[in-house]
Amino acid sequence: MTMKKDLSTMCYGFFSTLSNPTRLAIIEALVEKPMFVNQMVAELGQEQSMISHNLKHLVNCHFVFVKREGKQRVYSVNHETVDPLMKVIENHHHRFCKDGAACHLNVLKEK
Amino acid sequence: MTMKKDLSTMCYGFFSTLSNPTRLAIIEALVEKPMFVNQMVAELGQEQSMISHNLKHLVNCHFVFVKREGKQRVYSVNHETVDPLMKVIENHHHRFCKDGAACHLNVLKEK
DNA sequence: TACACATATGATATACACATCATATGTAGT
DNA sequence: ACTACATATGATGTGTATATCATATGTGTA
Repeated sequence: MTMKKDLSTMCYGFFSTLSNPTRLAIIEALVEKPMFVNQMVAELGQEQSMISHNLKHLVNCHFVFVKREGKQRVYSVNHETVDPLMKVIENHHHRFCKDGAACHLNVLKEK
Repeated sequence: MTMKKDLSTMCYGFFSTLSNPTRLAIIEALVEKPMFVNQMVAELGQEQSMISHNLKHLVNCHFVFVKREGKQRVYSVNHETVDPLMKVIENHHHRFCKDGAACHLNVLKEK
């Protein structure tokens, strides 16, 4: 019945968490292999606190998982969600955005 | 090779466009049936200019399509992308967010 | 218990997307 | 041509997520 409103709410959190360059870069890196925070810091060339802050969002939404391992923490991606999600995007881009029309908000401003 | 960076960029536009309550509500409405702008204004109870502005983003990213019909314009959803996308989210929520832990950024602040 | 390392958390200034308001464009009917 | 209707576009102030800086927590080792 009132499930509809919940759907929007649910999706909003989902997409908000993913609409951030740093978090996307983290996911992209983790898709390859699980990593420690320091590895990501090195690989992405970003500040450690920035990585940690964004990891928190990703964990909170279950896009990535954490596991303690001595002093360090291993972060891994939720493949069950992320893999099919990326497939949808790749198909979308391939089918509808071939024209090079970048699907980016700022594109609108430049006109 | 450098495809990786493009992937992030591509995803960022994709998710940014979808991380907005109004746009999600529009998509949700259009999933049911194609609609005119006025219909959406009535159904969503939002200002006409607001609906139009957000429709532009959705069209720009090919999440919805437009077709002229006399004075009016019919907007329809891109089912090829949106349907499987929603399935991914529903599965994600069902599998990982059952605990009621809303996948929303603001949740972090409230703690 | 003291230290070094790995990571998390807190506070804050800023940039940016957003809603709102105002106006423009376009189409059909008279 | 004028009006009414349907929708798009432009400009702007504001709220909010973000990066950054600073500090705290936790873990292993000597």
